[in-house]
Amino acid sequence: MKKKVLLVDDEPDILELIGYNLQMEGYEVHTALNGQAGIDLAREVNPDLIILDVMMPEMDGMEVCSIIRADDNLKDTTIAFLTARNEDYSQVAGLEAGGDDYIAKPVKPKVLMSRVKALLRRSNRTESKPHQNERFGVSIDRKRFSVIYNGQELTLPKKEFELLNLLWSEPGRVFTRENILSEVWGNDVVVGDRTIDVHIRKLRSKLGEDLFVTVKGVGYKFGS
Amino acid sequence: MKKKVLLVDDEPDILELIGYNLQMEGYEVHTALNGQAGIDLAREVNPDLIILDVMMPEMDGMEVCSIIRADDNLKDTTIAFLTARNEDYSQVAGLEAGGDDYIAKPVKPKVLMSRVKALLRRSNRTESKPHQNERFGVSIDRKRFSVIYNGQELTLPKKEFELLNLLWSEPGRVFTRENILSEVWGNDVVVGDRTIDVHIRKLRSKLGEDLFVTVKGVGYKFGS
DNA sequence: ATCTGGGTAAACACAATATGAAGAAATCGT
DNA sequence: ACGATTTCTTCATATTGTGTTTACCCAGAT
Repeated sequence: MKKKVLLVDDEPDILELIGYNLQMEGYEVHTALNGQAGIDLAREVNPDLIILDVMMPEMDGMEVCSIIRADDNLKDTTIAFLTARNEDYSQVAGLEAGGDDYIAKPVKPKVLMSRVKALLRRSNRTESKPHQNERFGVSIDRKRFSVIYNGQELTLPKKEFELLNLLWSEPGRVFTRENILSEVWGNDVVVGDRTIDVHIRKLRSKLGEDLFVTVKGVGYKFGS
Repeated sequence: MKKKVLLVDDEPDILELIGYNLQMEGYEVHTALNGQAGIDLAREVNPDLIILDVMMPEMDGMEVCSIIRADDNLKDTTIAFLTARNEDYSQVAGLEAGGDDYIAKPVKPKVLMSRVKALLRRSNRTESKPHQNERFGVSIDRKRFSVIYNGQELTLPKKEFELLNLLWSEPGRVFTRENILSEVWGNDVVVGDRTIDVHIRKLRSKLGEDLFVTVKGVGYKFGS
């Protein structure tokens, strides 16, 4: 699967330059022009790496970082700061706010790419993270691709994991089949109607029959 | 609350220019550089207005518009198209695809702002009364397909939910049986006279007998 | 008394899921 | 590159909950 990188910078030129380079390297790139949009986008796409400009109007990079770190679903995301050289106070403050790296700009594309690669490699390693976010007896660690159910860690196949992940992300919310298809399978893929049911059944047999509630004519929900 | 505007354009300069002006006017601005990102962002932030560039690589504005119009949660969002002057075919196609306005670029900020204001004023009247307010002890979250009654979240069957949703949307207004049929069942479906009663009965037994008032010879209303 | 419009419980029909099995399609190990 | 294994999808059939109808009730108006 393509690694997802989120770029947040108020300067469109930077977005374009860096974004282009990342795309050339095969990353899936998302961009936002301000902090809030960045956070929203991060929640939406759950990127593997977020590159944050420190200096932005309204909400600066530090603040964005803090919010990301406070979000259960994103707290493990790797964050790199991007800022003008010689603002060395930034370095300290940035790492303190929970950043994983600090990149001075202007930066040569080659250099940036190797930094990005290194960061992603690092995040790829199973960084030990107990990750105590339990909902209805199930906790998920997206980065490790693992599910803990009743203290047992189990590894689900990709589709099952992603389906569980989706439903689990908002317990009690009913996801329509359409929702599920577009989130788990993607908008363009066409699969039969019964496919979702089958995956639900797998999850039910592995995690408990009544954790997944059918809402006829609408979809499924996780929990209560 | 700040009005939310989503800008979708593949040209970062345009995003910046328009975005900046909108922000100065006090709008909450979100931007996306391509159609898919725009749709994702729209689903995330549920904007009041979406400004769509017609010409974009991969997915053009028309297509984005169609997808938005097909999304239950977004279908009522106001959409304005933005495109180069003299592509007059666009105007027709755009409005046909469900656009609410059409803006030729280049456009002077002043002009754009007044258009935006006008559009939002218009949308303000009709709907955009989204989330989470309680009416007579009942609140509805359409996105989650859930109803909260006395603090209890419950999931109703589809038809019951839609019926409640309709009546609840305008408490005190009497909906005729015809109203109800066309909104909940659709104009072409033919059902017997007692069908609506039965669903009202179900709702009454689940949410309280006196929340739904019968108006003999006319229809039903929700609340006082 | 009769008529009109709605209330209600129970029966019914059917589309929507559940489910087992089997056929594709990836993925893995060698 | 190959078969072995796992995962994903489709298919056929059983099952179920929802939506609808039915049948009969009641109340108020005529």
